[in-house]
Amino acid sequence: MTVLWSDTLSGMPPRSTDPHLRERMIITAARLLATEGAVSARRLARELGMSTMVVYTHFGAMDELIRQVMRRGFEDFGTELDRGAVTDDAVADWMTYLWSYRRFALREPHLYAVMFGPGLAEFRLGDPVDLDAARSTFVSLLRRIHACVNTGRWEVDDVLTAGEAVWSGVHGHTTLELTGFFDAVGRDPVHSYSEIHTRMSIGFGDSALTTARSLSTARRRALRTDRAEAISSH
Amino acid sequence: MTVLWSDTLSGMPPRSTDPHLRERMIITAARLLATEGAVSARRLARELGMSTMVVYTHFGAMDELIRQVMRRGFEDFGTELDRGAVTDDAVADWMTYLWSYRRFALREPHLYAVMFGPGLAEFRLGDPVDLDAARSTFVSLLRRIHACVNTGRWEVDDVLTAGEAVWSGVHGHTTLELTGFFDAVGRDPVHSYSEIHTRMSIGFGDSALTTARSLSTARRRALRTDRAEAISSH
DNA sequence: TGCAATGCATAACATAGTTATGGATCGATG
DNA sequence: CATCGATCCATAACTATGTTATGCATTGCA
Repeated sequence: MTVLWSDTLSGMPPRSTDPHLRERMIITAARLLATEGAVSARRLARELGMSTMVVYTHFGAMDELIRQVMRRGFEDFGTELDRGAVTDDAVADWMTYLWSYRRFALREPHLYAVMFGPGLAEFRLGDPVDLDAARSTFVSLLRRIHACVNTGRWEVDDVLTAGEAVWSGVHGHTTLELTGFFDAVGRDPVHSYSEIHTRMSIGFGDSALTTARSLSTARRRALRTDRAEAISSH
Repeated sequence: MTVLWSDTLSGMPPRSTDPHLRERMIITAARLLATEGAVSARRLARELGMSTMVVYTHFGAMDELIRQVMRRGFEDFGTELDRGAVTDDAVADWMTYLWSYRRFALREPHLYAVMFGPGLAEFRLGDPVDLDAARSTFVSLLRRIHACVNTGRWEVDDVLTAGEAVWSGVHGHTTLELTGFFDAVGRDPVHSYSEIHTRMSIGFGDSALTTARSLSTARRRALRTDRAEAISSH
């Protein structure tokens, strides 16, 4: 009977316990997720030149590894979302946040799917570090909503509920765009995404005119950031 | 060397080629998806008292079977969505549609995940039957938006874009609710779902007062339907 | 220096989807 | 009515997934 398993290594290479192995595993897993759309224990082990056991000695199971990738994802997501400056036009700042949201999701589609997929609820119930990482991105949204209220453009008594409504809209549009829906039916996702911003802003009390102006401002900012990013990544 | 496979049947039972086998497979798969949250070729075969080969002779692969389940799902979804009557209050009718949307998703969470998950784009690009099944549910939404415009409550020039914006909101909220997010953070999904309706309706041009009245009407209708359904399912 | 703990490779098990093969039945055709 | 081709499906096996049991080698501590 011949052995069929091929996920082993030849001989025993010289071992040199790497203290940064956990770190490397998380980063490598994130890279594989981004470039290949999936991470398996064997694929990761092959990439690291090790056996699949490293996953279980360091993380217990694949779930935990993915959760670590999620945590990094939320950290990056947070910095991306907070990059937008605070200006006089609070509604434009809010919209800039939403365009940054979309930019991150389109740049890291598989990471976004992991972050906001079925594992989200479980993730948030985990250790406080994870909960804070995820919640900070939401708090960042609430801050921008609050600014819109403070400057008198919006009239919202329950900012938290408003944030959930906004998040639902952008998250829904993002997932639809990531599944390729708009491509499939030949529709423009930028147009419908703008529509969400516009109707919500008016629904929160802003005038149609000023909302349109803020949309133009935010769109201009987003395009500038998109271009800068396209250049920086060659 | 002992045989390890256990997904076979004992002996050869009397065969009697069932002309409705395809139908039974689709229905059984839908049931397993609803009750167990997943369908595997082996699980389905065991349920049918057959081997896994039936999947491949009748559908070629599991993907195609799931696609058939999706098609049925869209048909049921369509009838559920169209159940709401057309009344004088077009905005309330539109909201009733949205509450029906949520009701279906909560009743059939796994089916909803399959219908609007990663397979959606591929599904819609398939045969025209599938495309129509899925699109009819969206057209049903557009009709209700159009009614709101016709009665003068809303001012929307591009109904299609408005429909995409609304759909993004309800889809996003639905997926967040299905992942258990609102439960995890102790928030009320009905409240935030209502917020989406309210802000969107006002954003489309309706007054805050009439929108609030329509929301009450739609909510009352939805609760009545929920109760009726709870009774009918014992 | 000895020893316990840790880390990792080997091998194997379970569960996925899928396929190659062959036998049994069904239907059409001479 | 007989035969033959097509169809349907059971058996068995292959690949890929996550995961676990086992043992060895190294490491860190006493």
